[in-house]
Amino acid sequence: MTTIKEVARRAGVSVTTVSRVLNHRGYISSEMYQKVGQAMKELNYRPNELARSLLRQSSRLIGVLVPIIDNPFFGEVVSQLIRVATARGYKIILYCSGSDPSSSAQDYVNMLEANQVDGIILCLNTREIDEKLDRRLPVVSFERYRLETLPTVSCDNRQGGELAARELLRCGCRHPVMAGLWDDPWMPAYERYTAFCDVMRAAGMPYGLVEAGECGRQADYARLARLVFERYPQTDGVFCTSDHVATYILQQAARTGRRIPQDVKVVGFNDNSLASMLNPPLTSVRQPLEKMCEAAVDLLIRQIQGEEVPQETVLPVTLHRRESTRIFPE
Amino acid sequence: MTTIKEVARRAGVSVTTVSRVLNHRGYISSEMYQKVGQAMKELNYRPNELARSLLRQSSRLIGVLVPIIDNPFFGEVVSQLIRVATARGYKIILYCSGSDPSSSAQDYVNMLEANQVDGIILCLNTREIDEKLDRRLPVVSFERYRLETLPTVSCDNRQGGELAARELLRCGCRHPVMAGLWDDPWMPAYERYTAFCDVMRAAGMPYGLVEAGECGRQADYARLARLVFERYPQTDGVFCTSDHVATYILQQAARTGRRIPQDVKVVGFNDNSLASMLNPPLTSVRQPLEKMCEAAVDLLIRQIQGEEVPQETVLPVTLHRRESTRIFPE
DNA sequence: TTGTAAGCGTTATCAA
DNA sequence: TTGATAACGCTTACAA
Repeated sequence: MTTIKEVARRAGVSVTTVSRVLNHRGYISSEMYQKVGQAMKELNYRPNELARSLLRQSSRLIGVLVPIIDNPFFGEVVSQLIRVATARGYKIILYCSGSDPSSSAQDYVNMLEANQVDGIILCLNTREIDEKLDRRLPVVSFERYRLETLPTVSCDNRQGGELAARELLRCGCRHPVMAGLWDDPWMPAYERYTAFCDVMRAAGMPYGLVEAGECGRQADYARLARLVFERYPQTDGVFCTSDHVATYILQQAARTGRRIPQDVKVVGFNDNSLASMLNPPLTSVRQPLEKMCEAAVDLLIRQIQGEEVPQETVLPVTLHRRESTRIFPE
Repeated sequence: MTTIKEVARRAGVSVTTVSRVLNHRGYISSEMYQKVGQAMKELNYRPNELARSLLRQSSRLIGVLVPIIDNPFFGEVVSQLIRVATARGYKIILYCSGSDPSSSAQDYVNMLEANQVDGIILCLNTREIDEKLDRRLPVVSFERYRLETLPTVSCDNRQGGELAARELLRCGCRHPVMAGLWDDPWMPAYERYTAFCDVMRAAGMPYGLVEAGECGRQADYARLARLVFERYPQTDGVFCTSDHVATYILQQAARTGRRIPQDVKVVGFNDNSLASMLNPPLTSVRQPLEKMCEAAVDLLIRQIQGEEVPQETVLPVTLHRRESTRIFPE
């Protein structure tokens, strides 16, 4: 690695001058500028960010903690976070708790702090981590709920639940069922659930519920899907807490000879790349992931710069209609 | 942030002693060990990895370059790379070229080198980057082909193409078609393509080909899928270069009233989480991603440690049969 | 067995 | 307008 010293020697100047050229700071004659620039180019010099970070007491590094990543939802989240962070001059160091079951939440925080991250974006469902956090470090909680102590970015899950419920009503469903995982009130899905129930109740429409928690701790969605149609054989509309859950519902419907959308309408949640790939393409509530990630990074950077930031940032969702809720003229 | 000095002051010893305790190096009395350990705990001390890296001239950081990540394939690749790297004491810094179209391949390499990564894992399809690499930095190329200069890890794409072709023959297909993207001989899909053709030719079976390159540079898979059934209306078996392409084939089949697997068999490639989620579940050639990622990290670390490593590492694939190639008794 | 001091590659302060 | 020098937090010869 070429260092600033070698550049200085080559250009016949002091390291200070090189540093000035590098950072466009202070007074510099254009002659120096030339000479130093030349030397930097010849040696293919790139300043050592480690050394800079050490001095600056800031690494421009954001730690991102996700449970898994080989999943369209978190995949897109990470993708967007990288995009926004990069654009703002920050790098992302990524940890994936699911990749490494031996480590505790505490271990991750330790690793991130040891690596001098300037802040952390938490996409983790665990609450255990919250107490462990060294609160001198800025943190943003992403699409998790009501962490009294942490600034949170989420989509409007209540609105999403309402949109989904109304979509099933609009399709004329008489036996709507909600299926998925919402056993923890701290999960965003919990709001989708309460909103769904509220809309159905207000409409005087009886509804069914199948919660994945009933299917063993390791949410067994295949079992969940079977349960939906066993328990509610006459159901004609299913709202799934995620597009992922919807894939199982679509498969189980096919297996039990139900046609979608003729016999059963299905609405998902997330509207990531998966939704339009399914067969039939899935109507889904779209989370504004780009905007959510922009907000998360922005909130974090503002904290890093010492600003106060709002406790809750909630962004609106929209319904994207596809084949799975097409109404058939009868 | 607590520094080593504060720990030293608190314990009433020199920083050297603290450093020794920290690294379990050199001679140390158990009394010191006690005292220092105590102080570290009280101050919740964690050594600054930035400073360590600077001194050690090695950051224990691996740069990973992927085109996109919100996609089951690269999502799983990144997930596995993180798992393996973490287990071996390395961190991952992730760049995603698709997140940031304004940057060139050169920019990424610059950023990674500036951040003092110890090595780079390239999952990028671009070849342009190869010449730009500072070849003092260890690099591994992941599932890309024949980079004469770079150690490469890939799955046995030729074997995969053969397995897929034979599966269609086994199902009794008389009008097999291969569909997808393989216009660049440097892409792994190109080997799948030549292998497919070889098997079909050897079996004396005429076959069709639809290449996504024909559908505009921005591979329009929806258009590709339409083309498959327009050009080969009587096709009864399609091999797709990826599971992603297969999703479009499945949708288009449904739209044109073809039943799968009764009328048309479909075989994909990758066998990531998507394959089993589709409707119907997709028969696919499974890439051993865990093993490939282990090999990639291992090869990189061995290079970092100054070892010579083999030029090519090729891992075997397997066929996973699912509903999309079920044979119906007729 | 412990401590002093130099140095990793930068930037900031101050003097020239 | 430029250059010495100290400092960031850590490890490691070398000295004590």
